[in-house]
Amino acid sequence: MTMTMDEAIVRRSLHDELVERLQRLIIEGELIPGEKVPEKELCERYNVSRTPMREALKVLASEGLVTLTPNRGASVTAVTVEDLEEVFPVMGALEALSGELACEKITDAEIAAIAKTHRAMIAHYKARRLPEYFAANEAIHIAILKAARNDTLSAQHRMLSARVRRARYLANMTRERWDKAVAEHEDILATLQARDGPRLGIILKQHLRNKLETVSEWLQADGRG
Amino acid sequence: MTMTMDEAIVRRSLHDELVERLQRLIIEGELIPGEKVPEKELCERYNVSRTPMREALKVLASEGLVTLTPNRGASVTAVTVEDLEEVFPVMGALEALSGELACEKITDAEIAAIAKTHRAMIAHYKARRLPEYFAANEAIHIAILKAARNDTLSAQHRMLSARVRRARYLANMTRERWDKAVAEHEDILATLQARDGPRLGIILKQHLRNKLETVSEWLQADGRG
DNA sequence: ATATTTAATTTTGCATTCAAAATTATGTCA
DNA sequence: TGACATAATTTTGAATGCAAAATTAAATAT
Repeated sequence: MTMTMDEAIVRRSLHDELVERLQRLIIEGELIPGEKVPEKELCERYNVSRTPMREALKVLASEGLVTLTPNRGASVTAVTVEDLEEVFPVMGALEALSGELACEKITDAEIAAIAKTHRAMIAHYKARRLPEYFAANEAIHIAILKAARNDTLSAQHRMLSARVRRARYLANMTRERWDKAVAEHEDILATLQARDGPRLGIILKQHLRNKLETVSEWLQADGRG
Repeated sequence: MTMTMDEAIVRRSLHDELVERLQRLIIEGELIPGEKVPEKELCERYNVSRTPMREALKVLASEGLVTLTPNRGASVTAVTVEDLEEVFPVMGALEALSGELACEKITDAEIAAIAKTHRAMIAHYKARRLPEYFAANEAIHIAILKAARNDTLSAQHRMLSARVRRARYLANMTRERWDKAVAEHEDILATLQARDGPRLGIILKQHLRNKLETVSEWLQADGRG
């Protein structure tokens, strides 16, 4: 009786699986911004026909990750500085909202979990482990989003986040910026613990604005990765 | 023969055209929330094969307008009070942002155009022409969004808006609520003319909160339309 | 050689087909 | 009659097929 055997079997459609895989390919940079998506190649690689692949591309297009040109197929949307300047204010508004809502609804246990991740992040920062730092960083923002208890908000944020994640990941921070980001995160945690929603909203927005500057500077300098 | 929007499709990519048509069918209530989307029937009606129709449904699903259940096809996502309470805060944040950005960037000509639409709206209000009032109302909000010069913001807003537009349209306001909405719009226009971004943001957010209450009350009373 | 056509090839968009799953209809028996 | 099983039908997901458009290669003329 106490068997965990009766959970619904998770059946995923191919296109759904493909949406996720293609997203990863784009974020991880295997599919290069500006380049066209090699439909046939990907079909062979994942051993699927063109039908689900094309369905997936349509979805990615509606999310802005890919650009469809009539009779010319799909290409990976290139992230320009202008794009970032469009996306970040919107993400900022969403993050601010997530902060406000989270403060209203977050449990002590969730705050404790975030605090733990925060400490891990600080350790990575001190040891200059950038990838691990990034992972912890992202985990914190996702945890706050989750605490806001609003799937619509999470979904919108995830969509925008996907569009800029690669740029954000590639842009390496200067020492000062990194210090500043960490300081802001201390502030975020403290404000979350105080459950000061309005203030958390403002801080998160400012925090994101700083990220934008980092990425923006990098994009203007090195350009594409 | 009644010549409506049922004519065979003329140009551009089929799936793209279909996305738009299906959206309208959902908003206008021909496709009923909770009911499943009659794929075959729609294919015959628009004279297309299932391939582009299914592509369109995938896109609508990613926008939350329809729900895909594995091996069971698509159904129109039903808007519940809980959904509204999720969607409105997000829309509120986006509208607030649109107000802030619009005040920074709007031209005098655009303000004049909005003022004109506003006056027309007031006339419809006084004459109790609800549909015309709604159209003018929506035009104003779209104009503000446009003045914000942020396509990402517009796109996100449009997506969420589509999800609740039908409910918003059907929910008929009480006299008091309508009076209040109009008063708020006077305020919106004045603040826009003064180009007070932060204040406009706050007003727009509050304005939307009132709309939510209207729709929410209606949903709880009459329920589905 | 270098443009400019023209032909061959690939890619794209969509229709069609097919197998598996779900739904409905039919039949069986208590 | 009605609960259950089984067969027929429809619907769904995905592969394949095919014509039009786009791209590349080859051929011709300058």
